[in-house]
Amino acid sequence: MDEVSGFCIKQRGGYGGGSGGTGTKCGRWNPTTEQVKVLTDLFRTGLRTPSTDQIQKISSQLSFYGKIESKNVFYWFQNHKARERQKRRRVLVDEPNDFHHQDKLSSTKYLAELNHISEPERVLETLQLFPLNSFREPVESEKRRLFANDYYKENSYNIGTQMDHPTLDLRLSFL
Amino acid sequence: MDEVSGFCIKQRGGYGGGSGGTGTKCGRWNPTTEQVKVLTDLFRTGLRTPSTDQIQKISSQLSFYGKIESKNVFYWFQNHKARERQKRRRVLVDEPNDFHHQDKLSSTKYLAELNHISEPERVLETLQLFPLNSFREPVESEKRRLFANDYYKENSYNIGTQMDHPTLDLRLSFL
DNA sequence: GGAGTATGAATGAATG
DNA sequence: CATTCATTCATACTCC
Repeated sequence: MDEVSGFCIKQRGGYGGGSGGTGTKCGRWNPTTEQVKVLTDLFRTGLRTPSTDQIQKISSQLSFYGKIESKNVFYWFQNHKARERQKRRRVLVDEPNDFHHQDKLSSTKYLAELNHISEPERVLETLQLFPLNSFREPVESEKRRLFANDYYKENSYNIGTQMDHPTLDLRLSFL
Repeated sequence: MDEVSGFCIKQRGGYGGGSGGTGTKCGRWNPTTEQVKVLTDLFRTGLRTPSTDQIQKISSQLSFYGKIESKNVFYWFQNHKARERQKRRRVLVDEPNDFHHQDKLSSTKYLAELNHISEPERVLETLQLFPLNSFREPVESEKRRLFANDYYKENSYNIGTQMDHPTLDLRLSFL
C-alpha cells in the first residue's frame, strides 16, 4: 500500500524444483519480485482484463522467473483490478473530514449518540433493495447489486450535537 | 503498485487515546480503546461482514476517536471474523481427548476469549449456516475457469527466444 | 531486550 | 465484477 515499508523481503523466489518432495508447502503461487514487477507494468500500461491468449503469453514469459500458471495470471489481474477499484472507492469517501480532535467525548456518550433516533428500521443487511428505476432506462446490464453508488458522499450524523438517553444498546442504528 | 514508499509517511498525531497505543509511531493504524470497544460491540451484536457503506459509516463514526480509514474497519472485521473462525476450528481439532489443558494456556486473555465466544451470539446477517455440505461430499466445483488446460510447460522457457536473463527489461512486446 | 503473542495489512484463491 | 475466505507477512505490544 502506500505508507507501508518497502522492505518486505519475503523469501519468495523459492520455487525450487524437485529437491525431494519439496517440504515447503507449495500451496499457492508465490510470485517472485520480477513477476510482480512485470505484471504491475502490464497493469500500468493499461492492461486490465487480458484475454486468454494474453494470459497464456504472459504466463509463458513469466514462467522464466519461476513457477507460474495461467490461472495465477488470471487471478492476479482480477484481484489487482478489484482492489484498486475498492481502494479508490474507499479513499474517495474517507478522508474528507478530520474533525476528530476537538473534544473527546466519553465512550458512553458516544454510544448514546449512536442511539440517536432509535428508528424501528431494523436494518438487517442484505436488503439493499430500493427502486432505482427513476433515471435511465434500465439497461440489461443494470442488474447486479450495485448498491454502492460511487457518488456516496458526506453523511451528516450530527456528531457533536444533542444527545441524551445514555443507553448502551448500540443497535447499529446509524447503519 | 505503490508499496515501495519509504517509511512512515503517516503521522498519527496525538489524539491521545484513552489508553492503548498512545505514543506509538506511525506505520499502521493503532485503534484506540474506544474504537475497539465500538467495533467489538458491533461484532457482538452480530455484524460480521459489513457492507461497503456500512464500513464507511462506521469509519465515519469512529473517526471521532482518532484517525481511521475505511480499510481499517474492513480489515478489522475481516481479521476478527477469520480469527474467531480459526480459533474455533483449532479448538475443534484440538479436542481429541478431553484433557484439561486449561492449565497450559493459563492466560486470562484466553479465558476471556473463551467466555466471549461461548456467548449465544445471534448472528443477524446472512448467516451461511446449514452445514449440509460440511461432510466432504467432494462435489467438485473446481471448474477452474478456462485454465484447467494450462499449457504451462516447465521445461520450455524462452518461448519467444527473447529473454535469456532476468534483466527486467521485458518490453512487453510479446503481447 | 529478545521471545512470544496479538493484530493490522496484504494477497492468492476462489464463488456467485 | 463484487465479495469472501484462508494464509501469510509485518509490526505493535507484553512479559519475562
